[in-house]
Amino acid sequence: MHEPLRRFKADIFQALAHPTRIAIVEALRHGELPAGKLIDQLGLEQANASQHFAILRAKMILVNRKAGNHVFYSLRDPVLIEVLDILRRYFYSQLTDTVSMLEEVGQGEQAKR
Amino acid sequence: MHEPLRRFKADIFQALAHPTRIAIVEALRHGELPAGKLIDQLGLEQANASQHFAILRAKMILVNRKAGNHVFYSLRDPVLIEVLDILRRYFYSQLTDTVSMLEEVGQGEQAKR
DNA sequence: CTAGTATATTCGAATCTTCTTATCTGTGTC
DNA sequence: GACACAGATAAGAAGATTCGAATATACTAG
Repeated sequence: MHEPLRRFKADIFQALAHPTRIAIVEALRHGELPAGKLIDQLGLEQANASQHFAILRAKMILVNRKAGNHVFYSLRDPVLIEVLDILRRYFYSQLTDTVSMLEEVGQGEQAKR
Repeated sequence: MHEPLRRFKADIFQALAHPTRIAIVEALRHGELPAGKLIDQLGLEQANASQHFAILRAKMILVNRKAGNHVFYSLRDPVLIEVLDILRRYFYSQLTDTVSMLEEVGQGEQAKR
């Protein structure tokens, strides 16, 4: 059971391992959007965007609803937003660590004079 | 600011997008371990493992401590375990959805007779 | 049926990842 | 110093990912 679970996690991470796909998921945070709107909003090439959608669909991160000529995308499970939010906090805490480390080094440099 | 943050998230996901690296992170859930122990425990090739360690170090997911002839690895920030736990739940809820969907289809098939 | 709009798919080139094998570096022991 | 051990790195082949350009499909309007 562990092996398939690890594969699953790795696949989800793989699916999210691209800035454009992160942007797509984040844009859907507050609900569904038509493909065209996403493409405009994120400034993507149509074909490229569609490829990224396909990757996210394949991993069942996105679902789509067709209405006439348009395709509306949405997140299948908002839990992934939670993951992105955790990483945002992680990013800033890491930044803070780095900054205070640099400050300490700076102090050291000052002390030398 | 959004662009670098998305890149950061994508990089973290990329670093975790391999079953072996997931296994390494999970093995460190309860504290540091020497490289050799990880390698034995997970049944890895030494060189390959070392490359995976390097990827996780580069993204500052792991930190290492050298003691004589040995290198001890540990997670820099346990928040990533939280992310893995969220995905475990996500996996099971997806499984449950799939199973009940299959059951419904099964019922449909029965009804046809 | 034709034309137009929205989205998806296919193909190929460039780039990145992964694995294996071989080699290197650092540390401890005699 | 010479050797052994733990771990890191380098090189290259095989495979996966990414992108743009072209093409395909599906729906709508007239």
